[in-house]
Amino acid sequence: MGRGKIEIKKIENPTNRQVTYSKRRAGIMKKARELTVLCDADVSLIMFSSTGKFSEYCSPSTDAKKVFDRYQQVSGINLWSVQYEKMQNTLNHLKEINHSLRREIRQRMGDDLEALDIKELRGLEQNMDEALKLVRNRKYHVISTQTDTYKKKLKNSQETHRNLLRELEIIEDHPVFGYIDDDPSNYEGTLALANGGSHMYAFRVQPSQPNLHGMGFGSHDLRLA
Amino acid sequence: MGRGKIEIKKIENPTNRQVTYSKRRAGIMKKARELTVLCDADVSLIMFSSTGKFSEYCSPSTDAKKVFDRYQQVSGINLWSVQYEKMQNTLNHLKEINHSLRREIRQRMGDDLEALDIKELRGLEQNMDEALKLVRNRKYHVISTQTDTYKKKLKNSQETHRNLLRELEIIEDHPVFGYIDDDPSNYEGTLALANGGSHMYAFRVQPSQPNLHGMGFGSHDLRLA
DNA sequence: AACTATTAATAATT
DNA sequence: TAATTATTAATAGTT
Repeated sequence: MGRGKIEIKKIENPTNRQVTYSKRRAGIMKKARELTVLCDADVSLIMFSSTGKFSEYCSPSTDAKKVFDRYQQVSGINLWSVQYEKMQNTLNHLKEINHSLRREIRQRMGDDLEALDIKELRGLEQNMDEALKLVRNRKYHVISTQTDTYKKKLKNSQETHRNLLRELEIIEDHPVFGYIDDDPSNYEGTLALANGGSHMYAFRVQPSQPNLHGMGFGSHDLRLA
Repeated sequence: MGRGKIEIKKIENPTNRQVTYSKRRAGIMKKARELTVLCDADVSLIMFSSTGKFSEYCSPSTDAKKVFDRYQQVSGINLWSVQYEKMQNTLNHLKEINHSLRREIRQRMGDDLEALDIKELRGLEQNMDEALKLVRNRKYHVISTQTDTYKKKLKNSQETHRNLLRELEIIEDHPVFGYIDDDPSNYEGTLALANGGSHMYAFRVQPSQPNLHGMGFGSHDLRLA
């Protein structure tokens, strides 16, 4: 359809090629538009020229994304399957790990023990026993550190107080206060509070309950995410 | 281009519409192919007829996915960012949960206790103490159940044995075996094994070690996934 | 970018 | 449903 028939093969002259591209692009777009209107079809036409110039036609009733989604469904070609499947696998893997981590925590809380055989129970018991010792040691360490700090602060404050008194004596030439608490025996008091004060926390275990389900020391929801 | 000019508007007669769709679809596909070859262009043409029938043309040098990827880059329209970001968020969320679950387990193994304050330490200690009791109870329960089962089996076997002996007596008219172990005192033996035999498991805690790091009763790698 | 001779596409018909 | 054909539409080469 022109002044002469042409062979369908690449136009080597770049200028000619570009001109033909422009003309035929307009033509095919018109065809696409007509097809859409005449036949009530959904059409997506995407073109890149040899120079990389991008052109697009899409039926007004839809958009490129919708066409692509539909394309995936119909063609069975999953356009982003590689990425998607990778993520899906990672996700499922994480969920599984999560699941067994939660199970381990539940078991370490005395729940879900039915699934364990005698070997595993013995292992768990011993591990928890040793761990409990470590936690106790750490607690005592923290308490004694706190106590030391407190004692130092107290000493400091007493020093300051004494100095103030001395200043007063110098200025007013007579003492005002006679009593100073110099007894550093606060370790026992703090310790008693540490052992006896646990009724104030939400994770307190009620002795009447058969297990610790849902009463973790931490705040994780132990259902599967 | 036909026996008469037609107006570009929807063809109401479904048969006619379908016929026209088929003809024009072939035409536009030919155009697309020609554009590809003549002008060295990349073309993607996707069509859905009004009845939902799917047709596609794509330049042989590329494929639909590549065209769509390029389309995204050029058009700035992000086709799957929504789903992708959602998954990414879910993934990160799961990773976080995982991380804190692992931390909790480490703490329940006596490790990573530095981050806990005195309140939390007290809570953890109490919780572990109660949980340990539950694990012990469960262990004793399993052991006694096993012992009961064993006793029953033994009794059964003795019964069978006695019957066999009686049969022998009847057949040969003289006794062969005189000794039968009738002492069902195996509970203690099993228990001793349960408490003393833990050196045979990999998770055995060495007293010389300062903590239980990496020696979980379970087999989870506690590094972040 | 506009023109036009010519080919290609296709609407109506068979 | 598929082939034919009269007619219009597209466009290659030209200006």
